[in-house]
Amino acid sequence: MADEQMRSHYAGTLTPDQIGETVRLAGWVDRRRDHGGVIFIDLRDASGIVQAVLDPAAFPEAGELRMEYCLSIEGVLRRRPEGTENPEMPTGLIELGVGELTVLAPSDPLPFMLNDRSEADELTRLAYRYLDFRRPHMAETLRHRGRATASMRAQLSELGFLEVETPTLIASTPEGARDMLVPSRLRQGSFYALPQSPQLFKQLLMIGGVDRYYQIARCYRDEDFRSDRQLEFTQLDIEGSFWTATDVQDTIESAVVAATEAVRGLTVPTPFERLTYRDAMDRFGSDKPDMRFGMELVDLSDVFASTGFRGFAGALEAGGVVRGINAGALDLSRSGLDALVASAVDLGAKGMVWAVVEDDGTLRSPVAKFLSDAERAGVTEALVAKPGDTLLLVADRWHLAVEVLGQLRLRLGRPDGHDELRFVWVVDFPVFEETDDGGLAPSHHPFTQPHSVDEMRDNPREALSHAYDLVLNGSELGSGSVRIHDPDTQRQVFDILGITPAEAESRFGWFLRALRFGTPPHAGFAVGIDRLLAILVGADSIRDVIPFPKTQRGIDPMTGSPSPVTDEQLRELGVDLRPEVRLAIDQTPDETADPTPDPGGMLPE
RNA sequence: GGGGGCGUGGUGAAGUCUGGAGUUCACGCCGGCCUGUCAAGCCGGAGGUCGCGGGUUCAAAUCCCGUCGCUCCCGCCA
Repeated sequence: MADEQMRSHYAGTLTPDQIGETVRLAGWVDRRRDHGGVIFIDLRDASGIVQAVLDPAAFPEAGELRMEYCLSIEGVLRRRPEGTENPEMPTGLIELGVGELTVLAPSDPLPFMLNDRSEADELTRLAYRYLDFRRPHMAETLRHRGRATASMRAQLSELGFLEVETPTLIASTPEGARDMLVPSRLRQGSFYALPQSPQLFKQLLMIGGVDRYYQIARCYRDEDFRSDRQLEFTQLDIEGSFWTATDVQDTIESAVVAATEAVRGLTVPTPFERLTYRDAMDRFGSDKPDMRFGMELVDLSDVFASTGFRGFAGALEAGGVVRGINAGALDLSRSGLDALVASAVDLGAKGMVWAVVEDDGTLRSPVAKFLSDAERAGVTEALVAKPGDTLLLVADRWHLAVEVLGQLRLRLGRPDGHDELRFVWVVDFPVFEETDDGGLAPSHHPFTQPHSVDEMRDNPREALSHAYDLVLNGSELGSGSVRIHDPDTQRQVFDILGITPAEAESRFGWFLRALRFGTPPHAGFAVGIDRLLAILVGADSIRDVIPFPKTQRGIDPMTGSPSPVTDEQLRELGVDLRPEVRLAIDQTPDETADPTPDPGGMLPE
């Protein structure tokens, strides 16, 4: 067998044109149908499935075949007998009359069924991810991902971008997310960090004259998991010199369009819509607005400018706003409406007012009696309310009011699924955002170019930056910015952030030094490939588009990682475990790498 | 760190609210029959600490407490 050709064709590519040809296939038993005098095997390979027909008189061993046995078969391709064609199958007109059968490898009974009709528990699927990949849906997802990244590479290569690899063992710069750390053996007591992004390295490439860089880069953030967050994730990372924000956005659009074509087979229109951060917050109550539906926030501050209703008057006097949404025909009971108010309070609002438009156009609301005729009419008009509509009003500080309504808007109006794709750029983010203790933190990262250095210095809380996010269907796909290329601006940003020159030197000295050697103006972006793919293929979680993801506690149920290491390994690294940690490990029962019991008891004796 | 959902033969589900014999359905597994099926069919069979521990009760998959695992969300994620 070793020197023979193992296969001549792919099963799924066979057509009636090849009837009469002798073909050799290799693949797996997808289904077996043993009729006693004739045995049908659906043979599956990476391309698809074709039916093979075996005569048990010629192949006594055929009765032993079970699902997922790996086979090589040879035979003559023939038309199926009249009346036995299967129109559901791409190869349903033909079948292979088997003349030679070799079992390349038998298979144990399966821990779960590999069809797409029912889905096994995700933990089991992850413990046997290689079997999961044999399911048509997962196989298709892997192909989608491969095609998407290939198309993005092709597009950027076409545009003259150079793929450059940046290191994954770098210095820890404790900013933002928690770093994943790797102890150094050669320099005991020191640690590498895994990159949260290639940010500073790609900027160094610009300083180095690379001009146009991209990389499909693995990034690491040691924070808690979500359905759209893993410890390690993949970004399409780009950077260009002598670039404006628009140049970056055009390039990212072309790459994202290429990926969408590769996966969905459709071309989304460009340029993508653009919203300023301020407009996004004002109209949708979110910096990642879902543009697939309306229910926009409406400013009602003018309507209530001289209101006698204390709840609103107080908020307005304190410099706040009144905002509302028309949630449409919710048809909620009194307790359902009260539950909405409770969820608004959970989101941080001091309260919320609901009003239902009656058939005669009047408002039914707990506060209706406090409102003037003009106010009631003004609300109805501003929210374009018609009978049956439920209106929700929040009066509070601007940020809180719009965010609370933005959350309720999503809860009440967000479509299921992702058939429609609505990309939007959110631009002109503030340079800084307020922290809980009233200080300032970078809104994106501290290397983002402000619109105006003077404005930033004079009014840091209001100053805008050349930072922008790409949003798809309400999910943040990535962010980017024009970078600071001049050391003085960089110094002033650090100054406003309260980072002393000494601190800046110790954390980023190597980078600040580089900025002093004729740094070109440059800009860039990073797209989260996992999130993009999840939406494009309609997955609920990025785990479905990551080949080998981890569970919410950071475990790989197949390999058992992370796992304790030997004392010898720790000694070499100069690392010791804290006594209580060592005690906890010693008391933990030895978990095997495979948490799923072998399907024993069903195996033949 | 906080809140919610789930955990039942190898797999998927029902049973849990309203306690009464490990009951049911489908797939898979084992044995048998069967020459045109394609989720093949028919007959027979095996397979269980109802995640784990404790409590209430004459009696617990079911109610209560705790715990572990998976998951969703908040915090966190420059």
